[in-house]
Amino acid sequence: MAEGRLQRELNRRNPFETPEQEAVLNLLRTGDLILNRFGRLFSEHNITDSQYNVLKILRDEGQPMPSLGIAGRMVQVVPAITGLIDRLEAKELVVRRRCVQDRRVVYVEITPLGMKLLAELDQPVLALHTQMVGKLSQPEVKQLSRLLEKAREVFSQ
Amino acid sequence: MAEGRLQRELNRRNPFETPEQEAVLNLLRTGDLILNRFGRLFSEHNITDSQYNVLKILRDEGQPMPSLGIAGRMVQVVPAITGLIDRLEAKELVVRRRCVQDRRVVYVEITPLGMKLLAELDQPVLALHTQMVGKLSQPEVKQLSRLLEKAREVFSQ
DNA sequence: GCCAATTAATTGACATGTAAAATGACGCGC
DNA sequence: GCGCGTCATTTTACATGTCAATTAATTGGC
Repeated sequence: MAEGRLQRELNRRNPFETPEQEAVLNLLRTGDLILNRFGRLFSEHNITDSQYNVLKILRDEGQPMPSLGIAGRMVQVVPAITGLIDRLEAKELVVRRRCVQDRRVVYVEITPLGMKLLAELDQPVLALHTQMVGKLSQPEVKQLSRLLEKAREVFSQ
Repeated sequence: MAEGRLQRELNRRNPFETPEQEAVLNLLRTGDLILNRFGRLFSEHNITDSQYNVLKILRDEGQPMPSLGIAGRMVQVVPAITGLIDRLEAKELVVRRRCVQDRRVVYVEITPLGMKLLAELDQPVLALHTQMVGKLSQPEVKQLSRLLEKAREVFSQ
């Protein structure tokens, strides 16, 4: 039996039991490598992936957002948002403001400094996205998206 | 312009800038959802993904392994291994043994209890792998692996 | 209007992941 | 046979992610 690449990469002794397993592990492994790369890029600017995501969401929204609104657009769970915003606030990339109508709500707003940081990152981030799938042709990139979206349908049932 | 699925899922206001970006975000998002599912399965057995991976590696190897050997087969960085093994040892799923020839080396060995836990998980894990790509046909599953492996070539240069 | 259920956010307890530095052992070269 | 660089592992310091429980504020039903 021919040895797959992932098998070799991880020095696995035994071949994968099924093509499904191989695909899933390939997916996780690739995602991990990509996240790692982005992590390195962001750390050069003293932020993390999650922090970048929060800033990006705020810029996309174009106006202050409540914490839960931000959490809703991220993959993660609510409690993590608090500390994330704490650290962004400490770096003066966002500010918190209590809502007057509903004092339970905290609005988070991106600062000019935050916008400046995002602007600096726009080009490198886009370039990295492109590089990460640079070995694939345009049709292959679209095919990859298609397959991933189709696979993800199991989660929406 | 037609709205993509990922865009809708995350309530994004703006479409993706490029197909490359869309593919990368699709990849990360899908990986995250899958990891989440596995996390839930493992937590029912009181272990985590990483802990499961360590046990799996030890069983694959078939004999005690040094810590660095384990770290080498995982995606992660060395320092994390220590705590991971600490917790597995506390649950009596592995034992540590100092090498007599080279006292710098710590061998980690899976216990019968660890093997038993793995055996219990084999079927559910395989089933979950299959389920995660259950929306894809067999050829699509293989195509997905192929695309991911090809994309990952940028990392080996 | 008043109390219970709900909602927004935060906190606390853990498990991980990353980087950088420290510890303890080995082993080669002179 | 000693010292210095290297190696395996651990420690420390931080940022995250998960869950469960708490606080504060609102709202709906009666």
